[in-house]
Amino acid sequence: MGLKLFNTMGRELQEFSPINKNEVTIYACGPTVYNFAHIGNLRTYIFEDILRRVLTFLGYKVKHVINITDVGHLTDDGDCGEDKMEKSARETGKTAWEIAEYYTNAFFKDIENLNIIKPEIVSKATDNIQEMIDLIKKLEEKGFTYISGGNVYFSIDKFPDYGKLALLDRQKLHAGARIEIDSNKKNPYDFVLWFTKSKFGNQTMTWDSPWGRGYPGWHIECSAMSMKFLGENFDIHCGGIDHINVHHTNEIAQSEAATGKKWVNYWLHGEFLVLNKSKMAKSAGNFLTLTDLIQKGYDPLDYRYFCLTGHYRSQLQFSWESLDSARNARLNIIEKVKLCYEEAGKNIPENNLTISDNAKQIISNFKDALEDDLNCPKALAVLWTMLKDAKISQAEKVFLSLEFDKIFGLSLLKEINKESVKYSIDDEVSILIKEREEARKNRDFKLADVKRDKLKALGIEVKDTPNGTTWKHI
RNA sequence: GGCGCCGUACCCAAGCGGUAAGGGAGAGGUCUGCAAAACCUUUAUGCACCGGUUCGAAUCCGGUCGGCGCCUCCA
Repeated sequence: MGLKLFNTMGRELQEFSPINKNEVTIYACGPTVYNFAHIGNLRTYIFEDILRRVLTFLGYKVKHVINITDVGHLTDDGDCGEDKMEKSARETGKTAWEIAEYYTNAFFKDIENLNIIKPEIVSKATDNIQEMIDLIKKLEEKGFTYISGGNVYFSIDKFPDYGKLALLDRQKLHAGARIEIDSNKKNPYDFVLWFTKSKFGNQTMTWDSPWGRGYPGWHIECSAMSMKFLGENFDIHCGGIDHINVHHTNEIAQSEAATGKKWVNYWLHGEFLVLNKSKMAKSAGNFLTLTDLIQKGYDPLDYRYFCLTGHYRSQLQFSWESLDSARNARLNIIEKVKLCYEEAGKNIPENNLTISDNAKQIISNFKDALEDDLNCPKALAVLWTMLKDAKISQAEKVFLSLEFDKIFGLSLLKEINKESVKYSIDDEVSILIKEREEARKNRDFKLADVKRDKLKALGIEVKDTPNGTTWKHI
């Protein structure tokens, strides 16, 4: 049936058709590395990971670019704030460069923990300053800019289509309803391309430019970097839903003003993770990081599974109860698949040519779900139904699960191959287990239960399965 | 003030005009010394509420109530 994606530009489900038949180009807005990513941020990266996995599953080659914002992103509204990096540096006594490096590494660690495939290109804003300057020069030559109060501004009134993505009707916007209006601006919605003046002094990350020593505005970096790596017209641009109104709207204005042509074909936006009835936000202080989850004993993949249970365009309610249910579900899948794997003698089909028609039909259902605007909850339902389907052999169940895991990214193959740890003779635990087995053999169940309780006190849970006694840490 | 989205069982959540997917939690059963696992059964005549359109509505239209987001920090 073909992949259908909801394009924010036009607000409709559209048949996906890439510019180049064989390679899909994606640009996704990356983190601003002044703090840890919170799990709401991470939800968006998981959604983008699913997107690229689905494209790969459907046979496309993917070129996925993500930026690291390490300069130019201000703390406050209206281009009057302080650079987030500089603020964090000032508060911690470190340099902005140290802050950037620290949180960039933390971000990579999160990505790895969540089994997110690392984009083909990860590029720092500070490595692309010249490209940004060149782009601003181009805009200047074409008459889209003006200089005021030391800063270079983009004049949105020169760009007739401004606000098309966000459906902004500028007449009805309340400029300054919430923020301080920058009096240097001709139009309150103009935005800064290059700063040389900030009311916060001591900016340490600065570069020479035709307009004086300074630093780039936030929006220009995404335009410059995406075009550098993907060309002046590419397939998909992703980001959080909160970027529609300002960031992406401004990116479009800059990019299309500079090239005079259409820039991005499909705009995909991930919805928010909601905590305590409001969106998770660093500025509001109500946020959790992956590390918080790990410290509470969750596996990062529990969170990944949790994200899969909701559609990327719907708000998802976070609660510990929901996360528990995701964890249990994930562990159940592993258990089920592992059991099938063992019963099938670890022999699974090599490819989908050798599987039954029933299994082929299930793959088709799975594909249909994902082609329907990346409907992961539906795809998960296909997995669950398949695992309970008596018409599918154990070996095929393993094969299909692993096939589906190419999208879900739950590391199933690794999980089912985890051997139960063999105990050695001199181990306290192993002695107790042996004694318990001995007691059971002698039908002295009272003694057996005493041993079981002792093991439990040591953090070991034993289970008697048809294949013998197994144990695990609890 | 403007714009957008949402309200489905105890919890999470699909569904987008044809008679309520899936998971978690709970309950009952088979099996097992007991647990556990596995398997089976079970939990919304109902989708915020009120009208309307239709042979047929959770799905479309209008209204009401409640919630969320955006309107230059935000994924």
